[in-house]
Amino acid sequence: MGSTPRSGGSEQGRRAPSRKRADARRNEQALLEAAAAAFVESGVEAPVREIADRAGVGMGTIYRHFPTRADLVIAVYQHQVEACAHAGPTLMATATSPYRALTEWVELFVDFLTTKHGLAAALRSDIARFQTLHTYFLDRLLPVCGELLDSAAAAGEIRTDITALEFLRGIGNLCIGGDENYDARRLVALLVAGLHTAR
Amino acid sequence: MGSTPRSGGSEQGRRAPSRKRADARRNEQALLEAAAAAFVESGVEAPVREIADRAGVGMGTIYRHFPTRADLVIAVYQHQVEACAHAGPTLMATATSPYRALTEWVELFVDFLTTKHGLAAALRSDIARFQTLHTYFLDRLLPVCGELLDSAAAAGEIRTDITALEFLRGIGNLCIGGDENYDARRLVALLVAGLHTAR
Amino acid sequence: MGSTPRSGGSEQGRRAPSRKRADARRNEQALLEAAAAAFVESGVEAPVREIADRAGVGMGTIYRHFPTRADLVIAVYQHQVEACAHAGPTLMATATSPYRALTEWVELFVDFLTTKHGLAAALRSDIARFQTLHTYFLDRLLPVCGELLDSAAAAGEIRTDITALEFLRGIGNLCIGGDENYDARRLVALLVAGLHTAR
Amino acid sequence: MGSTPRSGGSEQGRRAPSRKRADARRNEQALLEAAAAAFVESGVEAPVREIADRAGVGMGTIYRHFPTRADLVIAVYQHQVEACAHAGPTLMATATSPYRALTEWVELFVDFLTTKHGLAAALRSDIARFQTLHTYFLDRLLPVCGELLDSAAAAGEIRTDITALEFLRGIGNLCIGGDENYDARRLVALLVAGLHTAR
DNA sequence: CATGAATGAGAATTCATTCAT
DNA sequence: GATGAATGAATTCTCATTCAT
Repeated sequence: MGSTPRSGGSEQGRRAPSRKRADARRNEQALLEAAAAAFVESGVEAPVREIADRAGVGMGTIYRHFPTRADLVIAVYQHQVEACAHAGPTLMATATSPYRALTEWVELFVDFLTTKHGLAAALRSDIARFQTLHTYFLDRLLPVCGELLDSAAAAGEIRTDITALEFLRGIGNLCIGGDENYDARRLVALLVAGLHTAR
Repeated sequence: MGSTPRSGGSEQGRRAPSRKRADARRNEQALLEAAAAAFVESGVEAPVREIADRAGVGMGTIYRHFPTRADLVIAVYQHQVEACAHAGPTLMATATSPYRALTEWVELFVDFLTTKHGLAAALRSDIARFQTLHTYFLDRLLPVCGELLDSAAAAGEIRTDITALEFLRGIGNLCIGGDENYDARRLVALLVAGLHTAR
Repeated sequence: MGSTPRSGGSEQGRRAPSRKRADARRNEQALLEAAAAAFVESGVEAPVREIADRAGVGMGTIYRHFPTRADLVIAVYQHQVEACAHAGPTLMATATSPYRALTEWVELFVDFLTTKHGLAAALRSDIARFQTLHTYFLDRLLPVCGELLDSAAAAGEIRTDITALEFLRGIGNLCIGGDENYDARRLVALLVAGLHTAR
Repeated sequence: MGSTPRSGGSEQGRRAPSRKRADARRNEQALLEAAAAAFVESGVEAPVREIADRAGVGMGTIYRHFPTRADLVIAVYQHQVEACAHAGPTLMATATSPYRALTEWVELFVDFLTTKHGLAAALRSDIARFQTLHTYFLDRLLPVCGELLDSAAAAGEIRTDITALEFLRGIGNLCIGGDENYDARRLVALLVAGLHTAR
């Protein structure tokens, strides 16, 4: 979270090519956070003005940085997807078993989705509008999830009749909604348990 | 239920109490079909005009038959929910085991949801507008599902740490979306498998 | 009220030119009463369906009897205006003074208006739609009111600088609205008092 | 009031805090004038689009400036109500008698109402929607009118059996409508004359 | 570059009026 | 003649998007 993989904090130090660039980046960051919050509360179709107000900028600024809504949505989730993607290899290296690594990664993913679940709505949107988001999402997470599944499968710990894509989408769907009567974690745990091979 | 005012199916035989009713009934049927289709494509918030156009009627006709959107949504799903509710006891009586009955009922339910999955969207809508639908839905299916779960639990075939409500909602969520890369049946099967007690 | 000046109840007895005529007249009467009531509650623009429902007839029946709304409005008030018109000469003949006759007639008129005050709204409506009503209204009441004013003026009891038309409209306006904080009678009384010549 | 955020009238002199405000203010003014005109012709329920068209702006602009219809109605009449309220004390100080002050204030009030008489319609509207308007109106004028009446009453010049509220409403009603055959001024004068105690 | 005022298309809802039965 | 189902125009309100400042 907040990990910007490529630059290590030297931004303040350099003579920006243009002073404006720093402001713009600050605005962009504020917008991403505002949009993330708005998406949680109102879904990915949250009114532009609401996002602008949360970010403390004008609506025009949103359009400058993110010409289409898809651009904004992608930017918002890219960040979190990135964090999730990075967690995969780490868990595979540290967990006591492939299945355990899978379980823990899924928990991370669910934690992410349940707090930012506008994502689920965005992902299942069949509109071309969100195709880019969908694509990016899968580009980053599918390989990670695939490796976790493959490892566990190779260890004979899980069934092999499900694809990583289907698995991810199932988890995503289970994370939609949620209140005192619905705990996505519990249901996803059931799903993962169902994957476990009987001994 | 509610639309056959006075008699039990002998309508074709008698001199219709009012000829007009025939037209109205035809329209109502057309509306239900149009709405079902619209819900699948656009969700339960599909524009009134779209539904009216699909049904080939004016918008006012929708309001005459279904004063609120909840009325329409309920009417659309009522038949299928009813069928599902009736299937529970039947399966419990005929299946080879409680767990098997549960499995088969869930399959029926999933078949229903995957074709009319706008339902899922409606059910997770937190808007007061759909409270009635939600209530009806639970009134009919929760007891049935609860009994199936109880029977299987009593037979020691499934875990007992999940409520019927949560289970139903989980299934509902898994049924959202679906294409060549996503088979809700497979995922729900996984969920049910996860419920199965290890031997 | 209810006075049908020209026929004295012999309707039941005669072989109606057509049986339907009796039904139709009954419907018309029901409609007039229903409309009067509806106008009181919702004004002269009360929904057609409301009036039809109150009268226990279909909407089409209204249109048959009163092709335009103006026709209905006129018919409704004609009745009461008639009663008011008749009261003028009577009061002039029986009251103890012309001014007293005027006062009492105004009280009758106000009683009428305050209960059926949709009339005021109709009368001040500048639309051509209600021109006919306006005309009829004045045709019947203006002469009566004029005579009452003339008599009182001739007796030197009132000022002469106001026309009957203006006076009537003033009364009509004062009768618009009315609740615990507004008693049209009291205000009209003030108006009439203002008309009284100081001795 | 409320639209001059920070300073007391020195705006012309300073570098405008925001140039945009000028346009907005111009639009607001245009809207007030358009609404006033529309109210006179069609009453305070004049269609939003009509007002927008008259003002030469989009409908959204109305909602930006005046979120509810009550806001618009109040804004339209506020200025005139304010002027009327201020006139009360002035007249009491300068008129030759309390009754004379009352008479002159009423004339002012009537002048106002007869030009903007949509107000009367608004005030007698029992809809909750106009509660705010009603409240504002009474907050400003009732005390003024009350003092005028009290002074005249204290001087023994008028009757005491009428409340300021009833009196105001009566005047308001008399100001509804008006053409060559109806002069509200004359009728209100009659009302005020009726209030005068006989000597 | 940023702002936020303005625009106007889109959706819901109500009701007068028509017309098939 | 009577009925009431159906129609669709009228109206309100919301927001994405543009653009003047």
